[in-house]
Amino acid sequence: MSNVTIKDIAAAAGVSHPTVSKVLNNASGVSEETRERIKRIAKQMDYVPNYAARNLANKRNRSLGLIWPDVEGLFYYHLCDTLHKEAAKRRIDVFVSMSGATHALRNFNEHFIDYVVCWFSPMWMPEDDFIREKEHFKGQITIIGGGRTEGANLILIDRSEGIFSAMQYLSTMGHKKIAFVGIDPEKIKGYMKGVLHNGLHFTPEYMITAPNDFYYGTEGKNGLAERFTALWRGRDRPTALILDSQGSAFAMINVLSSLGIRIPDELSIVSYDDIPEFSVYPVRLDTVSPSIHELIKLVLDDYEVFCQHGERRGETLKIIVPELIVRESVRKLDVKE
Amino acid sequence: MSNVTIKDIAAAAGVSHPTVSKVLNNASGVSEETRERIKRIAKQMDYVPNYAARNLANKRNRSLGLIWPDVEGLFYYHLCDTLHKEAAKRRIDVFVSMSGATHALRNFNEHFIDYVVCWFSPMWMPEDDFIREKEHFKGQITIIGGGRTEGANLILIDRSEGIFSAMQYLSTMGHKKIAFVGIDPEKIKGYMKGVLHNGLHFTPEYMITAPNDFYYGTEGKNGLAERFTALWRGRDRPTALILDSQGSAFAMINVLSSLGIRIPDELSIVSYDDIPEFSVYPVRLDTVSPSIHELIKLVLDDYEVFCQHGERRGETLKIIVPELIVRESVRKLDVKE
DNA sequence: TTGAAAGCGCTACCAT
DNA sequence: ATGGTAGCGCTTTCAA
Repeated sequence: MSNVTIKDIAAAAGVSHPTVSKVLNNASGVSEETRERIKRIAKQMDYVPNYAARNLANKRNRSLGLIWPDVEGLFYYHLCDTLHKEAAKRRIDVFVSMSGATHALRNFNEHFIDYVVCWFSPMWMPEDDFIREKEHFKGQITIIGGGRTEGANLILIDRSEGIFSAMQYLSTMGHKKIAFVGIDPEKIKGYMKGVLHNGLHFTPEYMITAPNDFYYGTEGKNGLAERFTALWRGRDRPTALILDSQGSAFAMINVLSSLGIRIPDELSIVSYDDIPEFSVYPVRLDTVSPSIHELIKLVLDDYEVFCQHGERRGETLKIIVPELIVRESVRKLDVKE
Repeated sequence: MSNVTIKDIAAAAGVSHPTVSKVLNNASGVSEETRERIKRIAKQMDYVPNYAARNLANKRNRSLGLIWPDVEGLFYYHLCDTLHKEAAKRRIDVFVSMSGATHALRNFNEHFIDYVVCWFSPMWMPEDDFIREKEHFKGQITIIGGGRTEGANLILIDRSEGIFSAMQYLSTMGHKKIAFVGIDPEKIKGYMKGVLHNGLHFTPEYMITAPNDFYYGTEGKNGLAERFTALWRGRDRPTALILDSQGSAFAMINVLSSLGIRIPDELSIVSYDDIPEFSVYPVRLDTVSPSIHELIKLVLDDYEVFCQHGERRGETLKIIVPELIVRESVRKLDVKE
């Protein structure tokens, strides 16, 4: 059966329902003895709190909503998965919505979720409806990834610096001819900085800026294959490759395998965004990536802060620098090479 | 600003709040004139209903929860994505939980989600806690995939028949030596039925029953590679391959590419579970798969039925037979081959 | 057609 | 330490 209320418990325990409420909320003002008794009875009766009532009476309920970004990819999947697991440890409920930012926020709003996390790129501009929805939302919003809107807390990612550190690493390993596959302007910036800073060889062909859809789109994919093949067959064959995302990584690995290129013997690779798949499939890829655990810890810690202080702050929680993870897709070049 | 209540609207319209309530719920008993006026004012004041209050007073809220299955894989991702999009068209809110069935159900319960969809294999047994949670849940539960529990509606999938139809197709295309990679007993049954029914060649080596973790687990993956390589180098080289899941497909495509096997020239392939990735990566795979759109439509239609009738029914909504999708990974064999 | 009143389950405030 | 009471915003019933 359901529908056990605090009044039922109160009756069973021979106390009043406010007393039960206090016990269930760990509030002070109840003797240790009755406290224990009430707790026992509540458990016995399999009491489940009614969030609607609790909410009507203005209480938080330790819940967090995640707005799934409008990007395909395993990185978010793992982010999401980790968030669920870590949040569970802290007894925070989490819900995911893939309905688009505005719609998702509205849903969360209606269902009493009190903290919302989303992932937006720096290019993101909130639509008017989103702003309107945000006015109604009484909880906290935290944006990861560079997007911003008034009142939201921010977790920024220095992608440029991340790619730059990958370039430094490759340079340290003796690579002078490094190509880049991707489209993110920040990452391109990090790549160029690496080229300049280390005085590396560079030709325009080294920057393969494939269109955004080359992960699934066949045309883009072919364009990628053709461009890379031309580069590989040309005089300026690179010894290393930076892949700016999981999408480019999957696409390129196919291209490389169809060309029969061995990694890292013939070509070294560093990819952006670390996902478990990269550590087994098909070579153990070196990556540079924001740490999912760090990201999640930041969010969850901020959730607690929010629960303590309650009001919106609109501050930058941290600027995360993607970390290099060395595995076995980069080879050290001999001096003479 | 927030916090516009029906009382505010009532005041502004010079009526009582129950009248406003009726209008907002499209209930009868209000003159057309005041109805229009109230609607206008509500919109003007940017009224947002308070679900907590509405819920306390026992009302549904057109929301649906999806329990993410305890399986990695893109198929569920696309299922989930499609569900969001289709549900949005019908103005149903959807939330996803990846916290495990019991925990997820509890969360949905607390947040007044009134219909829950989950995906469980026939082997699934509800834990006691799940049953307990189910008692509390006043909405409808629908299980896809073969799992069952009292009161839940069921959408079954005849995987065996699906694989069998793949076998029929391959047989029609002239294949007599067909191997199988996977572990699902139902699918193995479909495979064996196909072998027997068509009098195909068979040796135990044709059934590569790799352990469940061979998608990500390195050991399993190697085992798979070794077993398949042995088969390929042996006297009984198959001309076609059935892959029983996305996991085996990804793993095998790697193995095949490292062996330099061309598809479909040297080997034809049919895989189970259709996902967009299969249509481009790296060859356009033929698949046999339950239709995501059919699945979603069944669920959403049943949601409406539930909203009409309200009580739990515990019936089987449909037995879905996976459909064959022909692309270009199967070659027609000459008679002499 | 309309509105007054009760009540959903809970928390907060203020007496006791 | 305890409990009576009010009230959160809404729907529902019933009387006017």
